Amino acid sequence: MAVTIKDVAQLAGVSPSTVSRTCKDHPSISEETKEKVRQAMQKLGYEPNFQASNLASQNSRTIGIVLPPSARETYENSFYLEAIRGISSFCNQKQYINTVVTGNTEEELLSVIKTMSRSGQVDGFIVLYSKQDDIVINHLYNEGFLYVLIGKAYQNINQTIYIDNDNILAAQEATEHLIKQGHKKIAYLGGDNSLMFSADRRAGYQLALTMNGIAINPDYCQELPFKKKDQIKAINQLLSSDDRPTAIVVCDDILAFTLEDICEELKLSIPKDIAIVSFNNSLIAKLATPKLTSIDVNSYQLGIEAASQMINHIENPNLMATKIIVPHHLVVRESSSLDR
Amino acid sequence: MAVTIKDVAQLAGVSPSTVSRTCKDHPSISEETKEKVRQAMQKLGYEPNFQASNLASQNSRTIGIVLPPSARETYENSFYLEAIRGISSFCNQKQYINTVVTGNTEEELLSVIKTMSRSGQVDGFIVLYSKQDDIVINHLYNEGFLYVLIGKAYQNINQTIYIDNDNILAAQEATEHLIKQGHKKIAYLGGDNSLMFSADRRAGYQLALTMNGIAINPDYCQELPFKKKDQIKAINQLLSSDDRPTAIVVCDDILAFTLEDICEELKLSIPKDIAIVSFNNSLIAKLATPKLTSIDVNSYQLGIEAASQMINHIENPNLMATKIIVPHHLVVRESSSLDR
DNA sequence: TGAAATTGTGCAAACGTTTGCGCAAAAATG
DNA sequence: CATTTTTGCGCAAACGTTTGCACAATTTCA
Repeated sequence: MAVTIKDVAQLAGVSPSTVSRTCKDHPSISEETKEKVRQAMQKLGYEPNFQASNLASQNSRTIGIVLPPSARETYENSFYLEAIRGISSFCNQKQYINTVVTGNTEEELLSVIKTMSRSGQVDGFIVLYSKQDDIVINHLYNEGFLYVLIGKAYQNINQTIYIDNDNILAAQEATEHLIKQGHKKIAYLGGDNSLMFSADRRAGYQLALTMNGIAINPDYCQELPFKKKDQIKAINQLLSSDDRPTAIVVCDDILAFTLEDICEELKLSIPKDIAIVSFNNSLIAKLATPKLTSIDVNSYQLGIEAASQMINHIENPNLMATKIIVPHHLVVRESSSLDR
Repeated sequence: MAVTIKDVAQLAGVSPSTVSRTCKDHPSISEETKEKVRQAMQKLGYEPNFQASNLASQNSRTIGIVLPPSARETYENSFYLEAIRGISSFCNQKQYINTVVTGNTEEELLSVIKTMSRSGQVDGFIVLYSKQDDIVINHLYNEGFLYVLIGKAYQNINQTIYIDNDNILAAQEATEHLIKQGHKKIAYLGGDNSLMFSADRRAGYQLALTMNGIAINPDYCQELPFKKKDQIKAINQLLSSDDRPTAIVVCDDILAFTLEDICEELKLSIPKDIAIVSFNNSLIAKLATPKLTSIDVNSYQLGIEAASQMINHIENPNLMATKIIVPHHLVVRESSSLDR
């Protein structure tokens, strides 16, 4: 049997409560006694029992991490693992634990989340996506259960805690980067616009055009379908049109990679005929030929900040909802720049 | 305050113990009573308190997931997220939770693992890698703490539980696939051989050659350095030698991708001049040009099986150590086959 | 029909903490 | 020096389960 608070108390010649208070550095224990207790703890290799401590203080010191319900493809994006690593790393430091929640459908997720919250398995959830009309997010909101979004909230914006990049600004910068290279015919390829990041990036793209006096061409602004085949078809169509764009902002490296492939097939040279800027700065951006200019969104730090906010709100329940903006930066590579 | 076992007991007109036993479907409670209790639980939306239950039954229903201590690049491999998803999914079903442990160095990992095990935060660890002389694995072994390896154990093989692919067989099949295409000059590019999977794949490669009467050329069998620059140098050297191989087995898709790049630079056509087979069947294999023939190792299922074994051993502590071999399969694509 | 075995349920003591409250002893105050 | 205040610590009751044991009620058996 592991060493308990009583063993320490006995060795130090104090009561269990004193030991407990020493652990939390409670001010009403004299430094002298604390030292005595600490030595006893050290000697016995004492570590407070997590379950007992949680039961007594009515919390779980556990954070749920919700992956988007989705097909396998999505997860190839290294964004998720990096965010998880960030969260874990912060949790490890703060003596919290975290648990990944995953499911194929929203319903599956929801049911796991319901039992987790009811049984007190977690103190809150970090949701690794933000999407309109998502039943999971809606449920958490309606129940008043603590959650943090990675991505921008789409409703109840002032009441929800979220960590995000400034995707509008990022896309704006990406677009302006292309404009500076002399491009005027710039397209945007996005994914499902009910996902907040995709919608925001589109908005930033449009903003940049407007601010630079470039008219928005609706044909240039595409919400690509989910299936890869249909994506390829749509891209092919865009690139074969008479009024072909000379530069494209793409919402994701993986998609940009596919785009590069199509360009090659169509004998369009990158960046000469088509310049590309994309998002995430994942390994794929570095491996692609030509290498992709990409906006790094600091997914690891998104995770860190999310965990930090979460723990902050767990420990101070009446804190107001905060929004955190994590910086991004443009990494210029071959796909957008002739002079490099 | 959430609904407790006492509330249910009161509503059902029984004692708390009866409710508890009903939850576990204890045989000594009559079906009649159970039904009554179940209705009460239903009505109140009761969910047993996780912390209290764990404290009373002296476990944590929590599994630690240990990521390899490493630089960022490693994690781009979708293997890890898939394994985590597998573990999570199984845990979610079984009402277990899981917590990711990550750190930049072995020491950092070790310290987190030590406090986690001492404080009873976890019942066991699933280690997502297997490496020789790893201080984390050694610590777990020496302390007699429950752990499951994903990858082959390198020592105390009969006392450790591990989940693995048959990497020897897989590499053998990969190599034989190349031999069947008429190749005789086949090279192997591996990573750090202290990582079990890399060593095994090399062994399988050599076995296939031997069994097919092909002499092993030491120059063909390379353990590539960690830094990308050095990797490129080594590969360039291999491909520029007078006695250039005509086919290569590569231990990882990412590395194979780099290899493709170098081939293109050297104007070597794939698969005509160089055929390639690699491992993991990640998105990158499908996106590469030409698409990579790759061995799918079923990382999601590796996770599932690991979690399953873990829970099995938590609940039956005197079970013997099992080894689980998860099937792989060769996915043939353009990089190895002219006739497709 | 009475004793023994079986069945179904409840009592109460754990599990290892946290924390409000009480109470000595020490320090400060007049 | 008596009184009040402060300081430092311990007592004991929670927290919500699980589970060994006791025991009444029922069934089985001789």
